[in-house]
Amino acid sequence: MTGETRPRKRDATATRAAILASAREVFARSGYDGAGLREIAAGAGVTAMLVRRYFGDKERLFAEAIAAANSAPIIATQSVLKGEHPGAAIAEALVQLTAPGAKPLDGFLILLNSASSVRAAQIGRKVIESAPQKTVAALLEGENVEQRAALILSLVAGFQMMRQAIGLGALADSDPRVLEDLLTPLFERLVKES
Amino acid sequence: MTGETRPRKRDATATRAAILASAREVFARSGYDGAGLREIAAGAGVTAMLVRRYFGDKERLFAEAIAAANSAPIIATQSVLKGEHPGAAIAEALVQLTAPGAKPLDGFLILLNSASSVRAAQIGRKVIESAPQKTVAALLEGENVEQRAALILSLVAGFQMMRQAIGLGALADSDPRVLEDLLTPLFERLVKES
DNA sequence: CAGGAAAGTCTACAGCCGTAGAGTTATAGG
DNA sequence: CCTATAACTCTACGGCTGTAGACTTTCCTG
Repeated sequence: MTGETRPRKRDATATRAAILASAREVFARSGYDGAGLREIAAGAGVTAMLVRRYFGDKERLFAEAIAAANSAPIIATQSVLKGEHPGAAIAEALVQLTAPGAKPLDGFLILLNSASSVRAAQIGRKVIESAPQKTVAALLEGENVEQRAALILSLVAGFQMMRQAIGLGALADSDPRVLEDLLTPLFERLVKES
Repeated sequence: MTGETRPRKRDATATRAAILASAREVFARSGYDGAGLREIAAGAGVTAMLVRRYFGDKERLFAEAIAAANSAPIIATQSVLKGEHPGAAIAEALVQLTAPGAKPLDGFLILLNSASSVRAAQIGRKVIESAPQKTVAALLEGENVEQRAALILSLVAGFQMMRQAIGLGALADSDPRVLEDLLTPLFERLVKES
């Protein structure tokens, strides 16, 4: 699904990147347990054994996929939090990125869909504590920055799950403006020191 | 794990209830795909074939388990929302029910851990829209009640995922009072008309 | 242009899954 | 006490999973 149809010349780094991209997509859609190595491989136009060859085992691949998936959104979060009205900016970005037809925000979606797998949850906890939470917390001021950062991520993840994974009608079919207006004061409250 | 060790007399309704209880537990822990019929059966001191005999197929069992799991928390939610300070009451209940050692709130946990399974997500959406969201929405006043109800559920689910399923340190190891104080204004804002 | 290393594939193996129907055992009613 | 019926189990199938090592093809270098 990554678009490559021609056989692609033998290029280790490009193949590796293609596998990683496919892994992010499949893990985001099906979760850790639901994703099959053969399916990921097919998405990159490759066999499952090559995946093993590049990433060792499934856990290793998952850890890399989740790390890669989280790097991009974090950069966005960073710039958003530095603005004038961070709460509104987060709300707008979140509503826009989780729009029904939009390409899933794989960063959290991977974690979210993999929470039921014990191994995946452990890996996910380490990744999320070392990257997104830390980054958000660094931009907050006042007391309980870690807890507030964790709650921001909780709201983002919960909203994303209900809107994208579950597809709750009240969130998926509503006017985005309404959702933004409801979310803004919540984020605002968490960003500003309590 | 439901405690029954003796063979239990042949009692169809009791056996059915035992299977359902085991199903809630296993689905909550492992999600739809991760849960095995044999594991659920073993938890009820029974074979997998009997599960099939009582509930038809896995989808049917899942639908019943999720419906049963949601009925209890909804009743609690109802009484909580009728009180004087509903936001604080929800926050307190949520923090208490998701405490690290506590028995999981299987209602949302089942959905949450099963979101990656397409079939489970569809079943889950129907169940959640027909029961919890509807119930919460019915207790709200003002505009956008459906959206606000959905956001309440999103925050509850996200918090639960980050605290119980992922085990984020900032939420799992913090003073419950701090978490309650941070969550209260968020719920308060969603409960009262915007 | 040849050779060797790197890139990629083939076949296979246990182990689990949901499903299926035939077979067995305990319980209740006459 | 005996029997009919409901409750329950046994064995098995096909399909999927992650993993494994041996094999083949392509490309770069000398």
